[in-house]
Amino acid sequence: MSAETWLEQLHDNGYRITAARRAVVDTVFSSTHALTPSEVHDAARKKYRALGLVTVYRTLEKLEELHLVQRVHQPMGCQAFIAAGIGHQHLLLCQQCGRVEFFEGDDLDALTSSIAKKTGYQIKEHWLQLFGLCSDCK
Amino acid sequence: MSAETWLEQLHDNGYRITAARRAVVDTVFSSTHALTPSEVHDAARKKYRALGLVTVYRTLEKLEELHLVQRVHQPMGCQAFIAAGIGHQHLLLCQQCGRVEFFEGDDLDALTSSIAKKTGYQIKEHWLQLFGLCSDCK
DNA sequence: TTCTTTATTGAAAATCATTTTCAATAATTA
DNA sequence: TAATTATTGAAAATGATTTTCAATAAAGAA
Ligand SMILES: [Mn+2]
Ligand SMILES: [Mn+2]
Ligand SMILES: [Zn+2]
Ligand SMILES: [Zn+2]
Repeated sequence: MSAETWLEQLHDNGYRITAARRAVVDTVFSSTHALTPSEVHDAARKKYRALGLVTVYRTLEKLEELHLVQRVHQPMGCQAFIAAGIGHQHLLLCQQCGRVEFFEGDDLDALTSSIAKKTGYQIKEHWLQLFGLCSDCK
Repeated sequence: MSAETWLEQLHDNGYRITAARRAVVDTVFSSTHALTPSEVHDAARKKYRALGLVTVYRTLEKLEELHLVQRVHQPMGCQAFIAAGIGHQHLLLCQQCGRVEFFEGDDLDALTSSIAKKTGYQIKEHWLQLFGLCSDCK
């Protein structure tokens, strides 16, 4: 899979291929880091100087819609708060009404050591979050 | 654990107990939904009309620092993007340099059905994300 | 209790991120 | 090539968050 594939996919979905989109696609396609719209803008402007930030937002929107990019959540990123769980717990959210529950008892040790071995990372923590419908909403 | 405990903890850490903080604490402590600063403001103003939105931000900041509240990430919340993984994959992020890897092979079926039974939720999807240090950074 | 000190407050202003509007431009296809 | 229409970037509008500041109120000392 190459950056060209992304452009083809855009085209196949009725979107035009432009210099601006090329620059954004090339940038995001090959990045090994999660990039904010502003970071994409800075990087992509090296390839296409006239690129506007608005176009970056609009192109990311389309790439997300086509499932070519995905969002990366980082610790300080979302502004929504709930009373913290006690000890090691994770969240379960209702996709309909927003109700939040905590659960515990996950065991990811086998998984994390296998991933650590495969990737060479030293794994420090994990996030696990479940989504579904609560008893009222389902 | 009660809302009073949170106020005591604030006090024990050198913060003063005020009507504004009481209102925010009472609101967040007892919520079953994740609340944005603005939602906290709306709700808490029913208890303390003069409450300013700025104070909500400042109080949440302190509650987070004391680990009394935690952030809740929701699908559209974070603006940072990366080329999507193919099929069912999850992310591993380097806390030092931001490098992102994908991994697969997690099996959470046993866990999710156990949680479904315990909570009455119908579980539709899960997020799993690992954090650590990449081979260069560790 | 009263006094003193100093953290905390809310309003307003400033900043930063995101979205909308719009006329000019460029990609598509007939 | 010409006509159509999606796309563009600039600028303006909106929305969220942070900073500044003078007034106030909590806490501890007297
Ligand atoms: Mn866990
Ligand atoms: Mn999985
Ligand atoms: Zn997030
Ligand atoms: Zn690293």
